[in-house]
Amino acid sequence: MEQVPRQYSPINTENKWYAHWIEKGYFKSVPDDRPVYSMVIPPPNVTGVLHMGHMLNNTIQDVLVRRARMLGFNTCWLPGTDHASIATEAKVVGKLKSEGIDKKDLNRETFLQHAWQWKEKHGGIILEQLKKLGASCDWDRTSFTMDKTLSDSVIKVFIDLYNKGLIYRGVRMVNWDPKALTALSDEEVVHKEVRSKFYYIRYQVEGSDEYVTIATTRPETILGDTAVCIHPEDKRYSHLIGKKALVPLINRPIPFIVDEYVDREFGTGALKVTPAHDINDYNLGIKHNLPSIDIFNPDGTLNELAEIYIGEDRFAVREKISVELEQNGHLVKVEEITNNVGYSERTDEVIEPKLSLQWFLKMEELARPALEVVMDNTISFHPPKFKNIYKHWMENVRDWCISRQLWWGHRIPAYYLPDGRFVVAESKEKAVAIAQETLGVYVTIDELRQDDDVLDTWFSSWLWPISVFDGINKPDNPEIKYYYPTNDLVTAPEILFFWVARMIMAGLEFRQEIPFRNVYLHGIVRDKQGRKMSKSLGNSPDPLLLIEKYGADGVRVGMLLCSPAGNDLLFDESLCEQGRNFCNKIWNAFRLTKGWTVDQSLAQTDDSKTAVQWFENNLNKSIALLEDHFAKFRIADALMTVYKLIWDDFCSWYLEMVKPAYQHPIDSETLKATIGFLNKLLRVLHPFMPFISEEIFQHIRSADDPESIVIAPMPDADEFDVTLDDSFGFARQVIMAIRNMRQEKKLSPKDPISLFVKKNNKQKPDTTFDGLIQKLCNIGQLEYIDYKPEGAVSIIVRSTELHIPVLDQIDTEQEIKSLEEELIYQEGFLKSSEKKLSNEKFVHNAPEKVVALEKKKMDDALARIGVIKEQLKSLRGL
RNA sequence: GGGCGCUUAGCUCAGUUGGUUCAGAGCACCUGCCUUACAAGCAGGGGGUCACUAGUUCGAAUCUAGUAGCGCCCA
Repeated sequence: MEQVPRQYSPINTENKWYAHWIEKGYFKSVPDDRPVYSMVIPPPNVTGVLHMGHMLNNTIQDVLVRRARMLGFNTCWLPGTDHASIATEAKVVGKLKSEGIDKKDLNRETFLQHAWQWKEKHGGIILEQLKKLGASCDWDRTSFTMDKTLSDSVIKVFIDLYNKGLIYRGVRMVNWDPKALTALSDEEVVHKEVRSKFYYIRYQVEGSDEYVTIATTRPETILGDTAVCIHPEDKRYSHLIGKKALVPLINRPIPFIVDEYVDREFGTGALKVTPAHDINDYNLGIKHNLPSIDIFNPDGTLNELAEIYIGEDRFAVREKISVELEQNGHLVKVEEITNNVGYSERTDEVIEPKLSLQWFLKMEELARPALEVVMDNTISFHPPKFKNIYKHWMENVRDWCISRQLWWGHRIPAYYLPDGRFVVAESKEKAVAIAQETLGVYVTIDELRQDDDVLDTWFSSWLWPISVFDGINKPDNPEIKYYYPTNDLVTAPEILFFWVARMIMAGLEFRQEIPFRNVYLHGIVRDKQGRKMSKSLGNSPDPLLLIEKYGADGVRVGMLLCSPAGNDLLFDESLCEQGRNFCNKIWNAFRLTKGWTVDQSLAQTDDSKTAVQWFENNLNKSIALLEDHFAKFRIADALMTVYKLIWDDFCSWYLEMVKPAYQHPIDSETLKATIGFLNKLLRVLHPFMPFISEEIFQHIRSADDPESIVIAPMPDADEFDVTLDDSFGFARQVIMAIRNMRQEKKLSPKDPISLFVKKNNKQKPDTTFDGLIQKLCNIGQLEYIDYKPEGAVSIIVRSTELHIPVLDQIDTEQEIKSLEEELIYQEGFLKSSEKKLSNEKFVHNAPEKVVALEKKKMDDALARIGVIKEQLKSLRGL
């Protein structure tokens, strides 16, 4: 006993068992005859380090995977990272800068060498961190989106879609990130509400002294104006039709155009039109055949077309131009307004809408079937409320801008001929051949120039569930056939469109099959005050420090306890503390059983036998409940079921029932049953708390058990006896009532008491738990009687009277008062019950079962009222 | 501006097809206990007009409509 410490210490245990599991290869999967359970990790950014969101995401996955493994599935949880074009390139550029190297001075090849070096050195730290959490991934399958097979898949898919006519190149208004110097997809733009200034600027009407005032939040863009637009029915401006306005400062004449697009109420009702720098203006420009004047360089500074402020940053120009406009009498006024501004998801730079030549993927055809499989529940979303959001997006989907002006990533396999035309091919060699075949042009390899851009990272992640099993390059290989479609996907709703929707499209397009059957969407981890955890706020705990402090098991419990599906979770470190305390509780239950000595000659008492039967029964009930929770992806509820099963049912009730008196031995039968229960409990616990369950399992496992709990079968739910359960339910009420009475009467638990039980309503005593009631309440004498004893405290449980003789004066007044209160409640209850039953409509319309129950409720109430009245009578008669 | 969702105990949340004594759980709180497994613990206890209003129904936390507040997605 001395060897087992009073407190569980996770640190050594966790490293020891993780190493053991890896050594034994328990997480490895190879296709075989068993049913399969597969899942792919949402690949974290290769530059990333573990944050609380990953902790939650991977804990949930690990729970599902470990459970599936114990249920006998051939389980494959495939880990990996994605190459994160923008983020990684930014990191590498930053690193080079600190070494005095400018990216501009490097060629593509040299830069990529640096990038790969960086990736080898710093990439994938996060995967190592996941091991601390206990993640049971098949590490031999670790994938990276720029691995050879995955890269080949991306290129192959690009060519395929191009040949199907789904990929095209075109000039469009795109979201330009002037910091990362690349286009972004619509999904990568975050709209934020900000306080802005609304500048009222007057333009002179050409050839007159008249002025027209427009309003804008972006005065610098007037330099790119090519029209002023007014509403056709706006009488204030109708005389201007056919005239021109002069752009202030540069005096460029621009026409007045007329369009119903203008909101007469907003601003001044006259709208400046800058087709190169606003999506709505762009559309107006096309409609009215306006020229586009792009006044910005890619980095957000002004170019020669702006005529003034050339080379200066857009925000600096905004300040300066407002001053200059004022000096020249063009600035009428400035108002404060709140408007929405787009920011780059990655760099947080203000997005510049910009016309540019980019590659696009047509989405309409891909989206239709991908919407269908979700709406008809071929793929289930948990919770289902996300179906609506998904539907809305899919029905309004726009073409996907897939090119990025970066080097780190999959380079677009388009090759330009000297004449400007291009062909799409896997390699330059093939491109030469295709150029000859399809265009009839003879070019040499050296004359071809490959497109400089790379593909959006999501253009590789959307293939992830397929490409990791090499299902694009080798569509019939045994791995893809065995593991695809995967079972469950666990991710955050934030990337429902970025990733989940596109994986569904890719799965249907390239394998004619969904990529997964269930999508479990968990919330965002926030701090206690509901703020998103972020580095800048400094409100995110370091997950590895948390693990050090509370143990991986404790942190896992902490995460899961606050994670009902779909809700954001307000993380509080005290939840990890609760997890750690739970570990300690289990540990001490184990210590207790380990400390028992066996007396082989000792026969099992009837009480112990009852306790064993009851717990067995209760265990079956809980396992069934657990299965139900898992079937509905209610992981937090599942954990709570196990928590209560162990803490309340096993520790507080069962162990107290069978516990021998201090330094007394236990009989072998009861010990065997108890260890058997502990064994089963550890198994149901294992998916949630892998480390402590393994540690204790190793101490108690028998010769028939597997070598590790990781591969031990999950216990099944056996038959459940409702009568026994109900019988305990009554005993439990009795026990709690007596304990309550003891506390109220300030009776020490050490002093034995007597209990006289009077059954009423012609009920027969159920003595199943009597011995245990005596044990748990320290009752010397228990007797059934049919009279009301003198000098006893009385308690009513259901319609049974419990009388306990006490030495103290009984406070008659107090007794009467509480009985009267109880009587009022019961009579009120009876009244409502009677009312229901006398209502013919109720009796006719309600199901028989409900009516019968109501009848029983009424009878019970009547019985109780009778008992209470009897007691009151005798108390008052004293 | 368009769409979706939420509001239940001090906090975080369950509550299935309207029907058990249905108003629940965990934490927090209060009271008493260092009772030889565990004070990271044990035993007991209090606490809610189910946001509001109206309706449907024999019956509403649950269904319908409106109101207020909050959140998310999209533009």
